[in-house]
Parts: sequence; structure tokens; C-alpha cells
Amino acid sequence: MRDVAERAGVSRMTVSRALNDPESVKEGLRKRVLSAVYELGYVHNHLARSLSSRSSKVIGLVLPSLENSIFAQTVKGVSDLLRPLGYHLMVTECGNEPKDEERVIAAFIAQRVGGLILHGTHHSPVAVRMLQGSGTPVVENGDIPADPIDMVASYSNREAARAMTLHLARLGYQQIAFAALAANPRGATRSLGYDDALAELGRPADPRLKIEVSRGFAGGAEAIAHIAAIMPEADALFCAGDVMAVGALFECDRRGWKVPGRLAIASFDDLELMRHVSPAITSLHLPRYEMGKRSAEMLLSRIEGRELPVPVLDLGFEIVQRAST
Amino acid sequence: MRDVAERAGVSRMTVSRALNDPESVKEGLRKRVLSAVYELGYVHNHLARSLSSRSSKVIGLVLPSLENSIFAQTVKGVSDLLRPLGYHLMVTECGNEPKDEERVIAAFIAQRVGGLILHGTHHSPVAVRMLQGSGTPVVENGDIPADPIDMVASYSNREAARAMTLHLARLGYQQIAFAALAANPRGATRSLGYDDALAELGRPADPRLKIEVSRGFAGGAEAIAHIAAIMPEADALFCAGDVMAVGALFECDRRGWKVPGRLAIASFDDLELMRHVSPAITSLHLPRYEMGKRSAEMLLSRIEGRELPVPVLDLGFEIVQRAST
DNA sequence: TTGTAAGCGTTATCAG
DNA sequence: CTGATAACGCTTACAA
Repeated sequence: MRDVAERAGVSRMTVSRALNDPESVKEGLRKRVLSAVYELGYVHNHLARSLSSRSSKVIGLVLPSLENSIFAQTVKGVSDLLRPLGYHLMVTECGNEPKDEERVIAAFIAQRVGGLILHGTHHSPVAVRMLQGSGTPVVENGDIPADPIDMVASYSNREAARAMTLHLARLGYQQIAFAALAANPRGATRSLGYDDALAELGRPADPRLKIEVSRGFAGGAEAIAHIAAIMPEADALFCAGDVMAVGALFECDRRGWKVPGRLAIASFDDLELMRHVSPAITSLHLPRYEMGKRSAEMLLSRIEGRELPVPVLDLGFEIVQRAST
Repeated sequence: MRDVAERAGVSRMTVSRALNDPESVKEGLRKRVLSAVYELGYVHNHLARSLSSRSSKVIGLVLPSLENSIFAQTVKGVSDLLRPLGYHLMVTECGNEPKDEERVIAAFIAQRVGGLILHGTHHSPVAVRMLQGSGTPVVENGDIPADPIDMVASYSNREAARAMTLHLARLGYQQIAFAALAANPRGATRSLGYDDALAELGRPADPRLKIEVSRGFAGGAEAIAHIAAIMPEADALFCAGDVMAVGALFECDRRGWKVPGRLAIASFDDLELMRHVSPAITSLHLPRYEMGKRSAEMLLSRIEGRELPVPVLDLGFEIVQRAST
């Protein structure tokens, strides 16, 4: 920056202003500065800027996995809002272990990001303490937690699972099985929603209807195998994972089971794939894009000092009825 | 840090050492420092650290899109290598426009990341100049470029497309159609490989066999529609996109076309889905995980001052023959 | 509108 | 092994 200043024949302060708030520098000088910047190939040092100004234009997004394309919509929502405002998004993957999330959060705080969006809603106490201690604005958006760290923009996993279960019951299915990933916090929450619905319907909670499976397409096949072996009376399967539902459909195909004749299948997330398999799969459509956009909005409001009327935003969900149920 | 130093009754320098190179501080002091750190909930400021030490433990990864799960393997490869060494990975999405990539690269350089991994291999001149001017170590890993910026760890799109086309010819297919995304740089490169193969086989380049489609499942359906309308003699379709191949398969199903009887289908990337549809789709398996891992390795070698024997690494590919051809 | 001085929180360097 | 001091490259706050 010193070089730029010399070349433009101004002080470093003027260069700084020309870069951060061009309006505040007279046209002539500004042009001289900017062309000096260009000629020297100068790249602003945001490290020093953030250190000095105690604020950063970087927003961190912490996702359980990048393998799952459902998060792509959220990423897009966040970056669509951030980009025009000059903020930058950095995404990091953290798995389902709170310990790993803690490490990622620590790294983001150490970089002094301007704000953080967390998909997870189960955090280690140390992570919560770091977050609150550092004063970093935080939005959680993977669920509506009972005890939010700061702000929330999400849908309720429990409500959504309940609604889909009731939907299946309304369609006349009597023995609705529920399959979730083992050791997945959101799967566990969804399972509670399924329980809620059964209780409301006055149906007994049959443990044979609850299935724990591994991830990916294989999980769907496992669920079908479980039903065939343990609970053949089941007439509907509600999969708490998206890819899992497709795996289940493929497995039915292999076994010659008619869907929905022999078994109806419903899924928890509305991947594009759900519309393209045959039969198309009934799904919960979640406001993934909106979640990203609103999360970013809330973060920026807080960063720019506007207080928020509603720090917990429930964005709802939608049941998309298709041929599989 | 000042508070930590006071509480532990040492100088700030000792705190710094206890944090960055614990071995160099005597056990007693180290313990006092670390417990002060814990009690105060102190989080190291990496901004200041990087500014002062002119080096950063953050590695940036620039991907065209997070929507596509093929990149998940690469991300995993990179972070598996980085994590145990105390480096942090930050991923950013940049689309296919060199201008957007330029913005993302500028942001990473402005944050003074320790190194950068780029999936794209077509960069704006400004981006290249910034990269080289800043001295940031760079690995490109989406293709093997003719004129690399710095290091490369990838496979060759052109070679891979050529190999698959030859494979289809060897299986006896006479009229091999090729479908690629419109306006996708890698699609264009793959198209060249297809041309290479046809030339080697002494077959004429029939423009009716080259199809440009839109992204997603819809693109596959478009390709089939094109063949039905313009080039019904085609007996094989090589899709330069992964999801596209599945879309094509579904469309064949809808039309009652036998695969591979009426039309064989091959795809460019070996998504898990390819193994699960029926018939399973013949694919090019690319070293996605390896690409990530080796990219990270090369970056760290450079960062830590080891010179590299081979700054351009060709990791090859593999044809996986399945029922669709 | 532009410039000056001080300081952001760390580490490099050199001394003890 | 530990400490003092001067950067790192920028911005805040104030002055001109």
C-alpha cells in the first residue's frame, strides 16, 4: 500500500479510503490511486484491514457434509445475498461429531470472521462458550433448537416428520415404518416427530417399525430387507434421508414389489432425483434456499447493528404428494 | 493474549510460544499458560498471527459448484491430509465464469491464504497475474492445462473422453453420439477427446452426433430427444456429464428404448448413483479423492519449502464397464 | 477532502 | 528457556 501511495503521490490514508469508500475521495485522486493499484497489481490485505478495524467481510458456513447436494441450495441462498454486498462466503465441512464442529468453529473464530452460519444444532459446551464469548453473530439453520445460541432461520425437523407421518395416515396407510440413519442427530429428531404423529393417531409404537440404517443407497436396501424379514405387514416406509428413499425404491424394484401397491415410500428431502425416478417419490420440500438467504440477512442485520425483531425464524416446509404414496 | 500473559505471570512472547510450539517452553510455564488460556476462554487471533508471521494455515479450495457431489471426494481428500497437520480448508464456489473465479481468487489472496487449489483451468489474465504476483502456491486439479500457473494434480479430460470413445467402438458401436453441457469448458475439452478418437478410428465427424444440452436430468432427456429426431441411427450415447447420463437412461425407459439394445449409454463420472440404476451405467472413474489428497500434498511441500520433483501430476482414470454398454 | 499519529494482536529477532 | 522491542499493513480518531 505504501508503494501505491507513493506512486499516486498521496498518503496511505487516501489509498485506504479510495479502496474502502471511493465516494469520500475526490475524483482525480481516486483515479490516480486506482490506476496505481492496477499498475502495481496491488491486492488489498484484508488480514491487516480486519485486524485494524476489528471487523471482517468474511462469513463462515459450517455444514455437516458437502457430499449431500441438498446443502447446495443453502449455499446458493447465502452467497446470492452476500456477494452484492461485498461479503465473502467460506464453507467448511464438519461431520456429525460435535468435537469436529468445535474445531471448525474455533478456526473460524480465530480468523475473526464477521459471522457464522451453523447447520448443526447440537454443539459442544466449549463451542457455545467460544461463540458467545467472542461475540460473533451466529445463525443456526439445520433445525429449530430448544435453546438457540443466537439467531435461527430454519424449519422444524420434528414438525416436518410429524406432518409427513400424518399425511401417510390420512392416505390410509396402516403400518407406517420409519427409517433413519444411525447416529444422526437430525434423524433422531425426526424420529420424535414420527412418534408424535403415531401418538396423536392413537397407534401403538411398534419397535419393529423403526429402522436404523447406514448411509447412501445401501441404507434404503437395508430398510426394505428389514421390512421383508421383520415386519412384512408394513404398507408404507417413511425415509428420514433422501438418497435412502431412492435406494429403497430401487430395492423394491429388484424384489418385484410394487410401489405404492406393496409398499408406499416417502422421503424427507426433495432432491431433484425424487421427481425423476419412477414412480416419483413423495417428499417433504424444505426451504433450503430461503434458509440460506434469510440466515445471511439476519447475520448482516446484526453485523450492521440493526436489532432483529424475530431472532428465531420458522420457515416451514411443504409436503409434495407424488406417485409413490 | 495480554490478559493470558498477566494471569500466567509471563511475557506475551511465552504465551505465543506455548501456543505455537509447546515444546519450546518448560513444562511448568506451559501448564500455567494453557490453563490461563482455558480459564479466560481465550481464542488465538490468527489474523494477527498471519499478519505478523506472513504465513497462514488456511488453504482455499475453489470449486465450480457445490451442487455436484463429485467434488465431495476431492474435498475429503484435501481435508484428510490437511487436518492432522493443523491446516484449515475453506471452500468457495465460483461458477464457470472466469470473472467470478477472479473475484473469489482475489478474496482468497486478500485473506493471504497459505495456498490455493483451483478446479478450473481457464483463468482470467488478471487472476493469473494476481496469483503469480502474490507468490501464493497454487495447484490446479480439474484438468491438465497446457500452460499451468504453478502445480497440477489431475487427470486429462481429453484423454479420458478419447479412451471411453475408443472403448465404445471396441464394443462394436458404430454411431457413437456425444452429449455435453453447453458453455462448459470441461465439456468442450472432452469433446476434443471424442474427436481424437473418431479421427483415430477413421470415422467421419458427423455433426448430428454432437449434442449440446442443458444441465441436470433434463439434459439427458434432451439428448435422447435429439437422437430420436435427428440421428436415430445412433447406437451409443456418451454423456460428458454424470447426472445427464441418468436423465438419458430415465428418458429411454419412458420411451421404451432398451438400454443397451436400442441405445448404449456411457457417462463421464462415476457417481454412486451409476451403480444403482438399472441397467448400471458404464462410467469413467476419476481419481477425485486422490486429486484432492495429492493437491494438498503438493501445496504443503511448496509451503514448507521442499521443491517438487514433478509439479505436473497425471493421476489417470479408469473405465468401469457395466450393463449399459 | 486529505494527512498525521497511534494502535489493532501477534511474531521475528536479538539479548540475556 | 525467557523477555524486550520492533515490525506486520492497515484503519481509527483527530487535526489541518
